[in-house]
Amino acid sequence: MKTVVVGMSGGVDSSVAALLLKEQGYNVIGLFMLNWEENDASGACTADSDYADVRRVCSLLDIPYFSVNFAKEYSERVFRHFLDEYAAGRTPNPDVLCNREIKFGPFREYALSLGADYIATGHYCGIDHNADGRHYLLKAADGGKDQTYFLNQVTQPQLENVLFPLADLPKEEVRRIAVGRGLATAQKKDSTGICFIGERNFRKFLMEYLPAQSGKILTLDGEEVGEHVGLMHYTIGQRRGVNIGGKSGESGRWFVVKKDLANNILYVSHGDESPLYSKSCLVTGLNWIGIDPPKSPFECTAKLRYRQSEQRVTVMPTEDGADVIFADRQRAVTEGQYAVFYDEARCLGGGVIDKVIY
RNA sequence: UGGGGUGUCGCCAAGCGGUAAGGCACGGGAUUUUGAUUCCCGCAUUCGUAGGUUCAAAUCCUGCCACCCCAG
Repeated sequence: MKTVVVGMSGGVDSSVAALLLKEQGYNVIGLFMLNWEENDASGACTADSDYADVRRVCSLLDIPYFSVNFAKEYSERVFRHFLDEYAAGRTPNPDVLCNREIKFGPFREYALSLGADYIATGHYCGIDHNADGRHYLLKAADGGKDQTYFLNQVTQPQLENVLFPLADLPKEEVRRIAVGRGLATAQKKDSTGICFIGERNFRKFLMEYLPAQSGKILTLDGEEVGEHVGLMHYTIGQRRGVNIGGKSGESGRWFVVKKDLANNILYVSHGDESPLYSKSCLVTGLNWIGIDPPKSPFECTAKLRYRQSEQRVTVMPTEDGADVIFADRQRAVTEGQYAVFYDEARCLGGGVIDKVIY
């Protein structure tokens, strides 16, 4: 009997993943991972209730479970970079790094050290361990939940021995299974927010780690229209939170269109969103999944932000990355986010958006 | 100080005698394993202020106050 270690977060998805593997005849072990240590007002660790759910589910499934602490690794390999990016005025995506640096890194190694033949997660995506020796990352059947965007940085060695039990299941089906089997996590609300840090007042959270410097908000014409609370608190394309009211004679909304770190100025546009549209971007830190690094230009589809529909692009490899030319101008492409490439059902990998060309 | 104009929600802004539109902002929610975007809901018993006319006023009249513009 093959042994598989399932990364369990205490949510429905990983619970059902464990359940399915158990039904498929694997020797299943649940592994809960603590990546962020913080106590709430009453002194209780905020991850305790999640681990409690993991225990309930594992008990019901009659499988052993363990807990590991990767808080130190998370802090050094994900969170630090996250803060550096904000300090640089960019908009990082820590969850992409969390997968490469933690879940498919130390976590995977630890799981295998337990004697596992496979490791599995509750990600909505699929994998094809092809006879050609390559591991192809596939989009989830449930397009609305597909999470390959967050896995664009995982490497071939990291994908070895990996199973994604939820590949073909719509979210509703996962819920249905959980309810049908009486899993404690069946009705649990989907988690959102930065994984392992969770939902919280983002501004206050960031301010605990980075100094904020307020400054002027200007229009592209140079008119002063307000004051910002620190450039790190804004992202390109953002509307809410800018705190600027009506403008004489016009009824549009204000959008963040540019950040000038050197002068600590936030630029906004009223009504007109055209300044947000760009024609290409430079991507670095490329990781290719299941294909050799391209040497010549090719066309494919790409997501420039999670939950965006795929867009047609041309990828032109360069010395240290690629120029990605958009077939149609794209709105609010943001430095620090990832450009993730697709070829039909396959996710080809991706890289960090380093510079946007308007 | 003369002459003119304006004062309606934090910001724009309708209304012009019949019992306070709308937009933005803001708050809440839905969606979402990245602060967004998008969507839904909420948001002035009150119209600078004090009186008066009227069945009825933010809308008419009068005093006062504030601000703006032109004169000087």
